[in-house]
Amino acid sequence: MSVSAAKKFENFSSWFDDLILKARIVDNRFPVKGFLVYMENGAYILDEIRRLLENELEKTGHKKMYFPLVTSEELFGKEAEHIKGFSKEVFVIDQGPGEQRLIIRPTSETIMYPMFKIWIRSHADLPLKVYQSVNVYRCETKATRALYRVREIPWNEAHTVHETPSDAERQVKEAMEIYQKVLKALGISYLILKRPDFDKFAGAVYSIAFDAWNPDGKVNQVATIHNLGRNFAKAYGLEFEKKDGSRGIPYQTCYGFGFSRVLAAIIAQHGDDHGLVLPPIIAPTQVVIIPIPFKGQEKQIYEYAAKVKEMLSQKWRTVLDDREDITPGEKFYHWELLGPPIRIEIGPREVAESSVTISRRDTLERTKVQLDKLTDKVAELMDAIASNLLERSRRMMMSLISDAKDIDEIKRILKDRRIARIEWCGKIECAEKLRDEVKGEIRGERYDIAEMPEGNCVICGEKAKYVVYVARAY
RNA sequence: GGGGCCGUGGUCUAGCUUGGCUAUGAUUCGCGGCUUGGGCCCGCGAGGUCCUGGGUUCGAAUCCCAGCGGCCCCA
Repeated sequence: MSVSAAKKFENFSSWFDDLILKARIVDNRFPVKGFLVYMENGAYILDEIRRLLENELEKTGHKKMYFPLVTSEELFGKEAEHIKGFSKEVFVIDQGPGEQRLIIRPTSETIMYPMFKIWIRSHADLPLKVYQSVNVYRCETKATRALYRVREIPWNEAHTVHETPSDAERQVKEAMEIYQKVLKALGISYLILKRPDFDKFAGAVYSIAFDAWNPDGKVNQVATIHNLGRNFAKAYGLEFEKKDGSRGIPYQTCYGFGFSRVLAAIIAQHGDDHGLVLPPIIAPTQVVIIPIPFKGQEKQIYEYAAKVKEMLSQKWRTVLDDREDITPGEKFYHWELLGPPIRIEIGPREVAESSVTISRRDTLERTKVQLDKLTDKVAELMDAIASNLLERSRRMMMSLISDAKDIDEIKRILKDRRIARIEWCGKIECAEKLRDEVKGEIRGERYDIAEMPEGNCVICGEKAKYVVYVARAY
């Protein structure tokens, strides 16, 4: 039943690097560190992920806008914590008209909020909910990694402004539901964690993050949601007139969804040693048809295959691989690498009995189906594949998490490329000691469900306040 | 931030320790043939700034230095 992915777990880096190039996702050979070329399959999937997310944002009343790529040093410097957090990793344009240097957005708070100040006059202008899907730029000093840690980051960022703290709180929940929906559609599993204070977004009151599991045990932060309180509103002078005529400072949230990291998660969580395994909803090719011509019967076989393609193209992105210089076996390997969810094989036998052989990519199981049942069967299989991927990924994530009672146990779990769940007192000294000793960090406590500590901090032994997850991270 | 390893046709790779022949092999690509239920086979052909720059040397893919890029470990 389960398909082997030995190499993926044994040597994730080379499995991944090899696969993304061969499957034409990205070419990492562009000679500037941290910048990638998205080839046709990577670009296609990225666009589909974007479409899924933007649909959800539109449904919940977010407005799409496009803001400038640059901010000024003056605007960038307004929120003290924010500048502290990002100043070391921004790209700066120091040539051009005028005398002021320009900063390329590492995220767009400092670009959007001066405009929010102009737009917002009264409570009638609130809530304000805007988003954009653009690239942001961060001059990573650490080693970059294709799709996981890049300097040109394709993402979606949404920014909202509200009258009251509880409105902002509700918005955080809405954002969480949107991201959950999209990630579920992609079959990705993750932990929703409230980051410890020392790890929150620069300028936020608190941050929550979606950490997707990865075969090498380093969690992959695919999305974050920040409650900004009034920190930025004060820095950028946002004000509004309340219903009672008095003036107030609004509350803000912002949240970001990293397309390239989500793409990495799709590849890493679902892929196996044959190649990509793509969820139907984003697969560039959903059905591939492989004819198996035999001498003397080529014509009937190709005609039959063309007819099947015609049928399925009504509903699915279907490719008929009718190249004549390559053997069917070679095509099987080729398409398994590219990951379409369903493959259809058509040879003399199928023609003779008006059937097709269907092979599903997730389990590599084959079944035969009569032509008149094909449309229904494909639809049914697509659903089955999507839910199997989600289920399989969830099971894997659960199996990666273990409770640890002391530092040695955490060490052992992380060394095993897994995720440790521990009880923690909340003191930063303990977090630092932990980080120094176990080569992993406290990623935070569950946000979507409440987990109550029952014992003592695994580091200092004092009464624990939180149940937190410890992992290595990208 | 500190340390280590690595860079050879599109891809993977031999050669480097101990400098010296036309840079090895596979794969890929193009043409032709034969095949076709999991990478078949045969023939012909194509493809190289040996990462870049500098140095040592009669001579550098090979030794030295710097840069760029990648991987791993530590903080």
